Amino acid sequence: MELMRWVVWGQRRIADDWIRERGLTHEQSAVLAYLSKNPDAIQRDVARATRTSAPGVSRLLAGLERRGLVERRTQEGDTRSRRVHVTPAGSELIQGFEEAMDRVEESILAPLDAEERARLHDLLEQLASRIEPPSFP
Amino acid sequence: MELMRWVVWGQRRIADDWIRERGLTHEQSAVLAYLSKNPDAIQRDVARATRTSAPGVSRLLAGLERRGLVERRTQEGDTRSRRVHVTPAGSELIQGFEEAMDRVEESILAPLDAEERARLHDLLEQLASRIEPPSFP
DNA sequence: CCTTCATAGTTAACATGCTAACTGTTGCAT
DNA sequence: ATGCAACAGTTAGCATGTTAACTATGAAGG
Repeated sequence: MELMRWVVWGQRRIADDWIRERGLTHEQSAVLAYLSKNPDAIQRDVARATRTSAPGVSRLLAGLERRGLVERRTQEGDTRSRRVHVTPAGSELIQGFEEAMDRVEESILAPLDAEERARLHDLLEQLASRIEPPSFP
Repeated sequence: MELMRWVVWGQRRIADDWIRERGLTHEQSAVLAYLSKNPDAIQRDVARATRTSAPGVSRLLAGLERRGLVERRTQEGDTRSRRVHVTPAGSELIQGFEEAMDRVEESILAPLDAEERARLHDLLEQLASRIEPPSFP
């Protein structure tokens, strides 16, 4: 497990290159990317997707909104929830994120050939399948 | 990689049971355990071992010292560094940490037999061996 | 209609990770 | 000896993860 933490830590370090260049953090870029792929998400969806808490999402989005990267609008039907939209500026900033992260992953997995990667994926799948998803109270 | 993050996250969740019962955090318990095994460590050593920054260690140890779990003493020869000692209270509190973490790891790895665990370890080793350790400026 | 519960979001408080800037020492080279 | 680089810690500031407590709205029951 220590090895796994080490690899995850290393991946984070490498991904920093792309992320910090844009004045973002890992969490901000992950949320922006998620919102780009899920345009009509409400904040609760973001919390679920990122496995974080509602207050964390609220604060993070407040920061992104201050920088004009997202907009939050309370919708007609249910004024409890707020739909989050990525602004053009935010969309432009997060452009290429997926591809950059794919390159990071590729650089991490470089020592393994296709067969080994499949084997690793299979083993991790067995472990991950027994991890319970976060229970949202 | 997302699978790996998922598994690491799940391990953290499970370890919470043991750690929170003692009023500690993951970081505090990890540092206490490290100091128990390395009684003459200076703060820089802790930073290296935990792959965190010097300011983070300084602040964390200040908190542990406030609670009487560790003591920091500037030593004779070199007054720049401070040797950190775990107090009896801290030692008592962290008692059984390694075994508890072993049980957590076992619960995570439960789906795999010995051969599969060895294979997973081998694959992760190949990835981890290419991760550069943090460069301490 | 009104009470009650569930949902969505926020604010506050604490611990952490990070960088930048700072203080104090040590050691080496000139 | 002196001056400068390297080293160990600290403080400050920002962003994040977490829990607890709060507001506000919607839904369901009597």
